[in-house]
Amino acid sequence: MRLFHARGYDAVGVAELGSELGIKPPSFYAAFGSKAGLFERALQRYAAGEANIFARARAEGGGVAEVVERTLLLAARLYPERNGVAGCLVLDGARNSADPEACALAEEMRKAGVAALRDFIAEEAPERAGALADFVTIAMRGMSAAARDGADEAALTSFAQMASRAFRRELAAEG
Amino acid sequence: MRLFHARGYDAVGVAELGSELGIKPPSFYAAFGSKAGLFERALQRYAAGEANIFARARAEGGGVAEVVERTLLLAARLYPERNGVAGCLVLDGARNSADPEACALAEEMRKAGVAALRDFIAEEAPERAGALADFVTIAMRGMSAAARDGADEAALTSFAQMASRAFRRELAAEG
DNA sequence: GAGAAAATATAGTGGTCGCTACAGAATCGT
DNA sequence: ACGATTCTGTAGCGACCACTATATTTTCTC
Repeated sequence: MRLFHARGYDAVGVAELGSELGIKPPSFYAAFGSKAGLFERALQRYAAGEANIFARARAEGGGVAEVVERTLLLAARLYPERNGVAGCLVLDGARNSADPEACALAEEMRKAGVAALRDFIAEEAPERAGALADFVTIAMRGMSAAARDGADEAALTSFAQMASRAFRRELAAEG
Repeated sequence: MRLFHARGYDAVGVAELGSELGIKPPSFYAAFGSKAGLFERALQRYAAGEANIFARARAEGGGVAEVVERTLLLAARLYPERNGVAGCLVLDGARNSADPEACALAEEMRKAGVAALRDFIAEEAPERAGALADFVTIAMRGMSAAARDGADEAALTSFAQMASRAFRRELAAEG
């Protein structure tokens, strides 16, 4: 998971994954079936843990504006490079990958994430939930990409604050 | 350039580039020196043409808010997938690439872009030019990534409008 | 038209990719 | 303790990678 997150799906080989896990190729394929199989497990583990920013922000309660603000600020804290890992595995782990299976796995997870966000926003703004959820997810993609390009926490937090204010205003405005 | 843009630096091979250009490997290396050499030329051609959104938006005149709004809206029009090509070559062409030379070339070009934007914004808001330029470039990264994930022009335009409004408000607000 | 020079294609360099056949070692049931 | 079964390590599969040495063709010069 760490290797996929740090360098992207295509750039890390099965041999390296095996040596990281302390196993050799045959055991690797017995355990995961394929490289994409391990990637799927890594994605699931990632989404089930502390990297599921939206779930964490939502758990603290509050209205849509508060949860979205916490989500963006949490991303700003979590995305900057740490130990060679930056950004979001789901958003950028399979970007530019030549493997359609890996791309499909990541896309499926992105779709699930934006759907959950949209449903949550729809509780307060059913008409514009789609556009507002898109706003947040596109902003997150920008933060993930910027973090992978070397942006630090200060820059991402500044962006997250502006985006939060924007979201709050768009939510308050009548469609 | 089209191939790099469509699939990313690593996912396209020299043989394919050669057959696209109608030349064989030796001629390819005689002309460009290396795969990264062609990538550099592609980046330059890309930035010199209609893809340099900021230059186009700036050419039409107006204040900082107007130019930024035009930049974002232009990105929303240009980024959605067309003939297999989506997003921005500079922002995403070398993402997750294992080749440090390609990454360095793209990063250099990104830095030049954000510097130009920052200097332009500084004409009206010298104090906050850095943060405001970061806001725009992170938003652009989000739009490019979203386009590569399949977002259509309507979704990107909606985002661009919200981001433009946000930028206008942040610019008007006193730091 | 003959000879030199440039540009081309053929073929192949070592290396890595995801993945697997096979053999030896460890484990288990009895 | 022994035979069967599961597992793991070694080695290698074909395919592709960026890249290049050699040979051939083409293009000039005269």
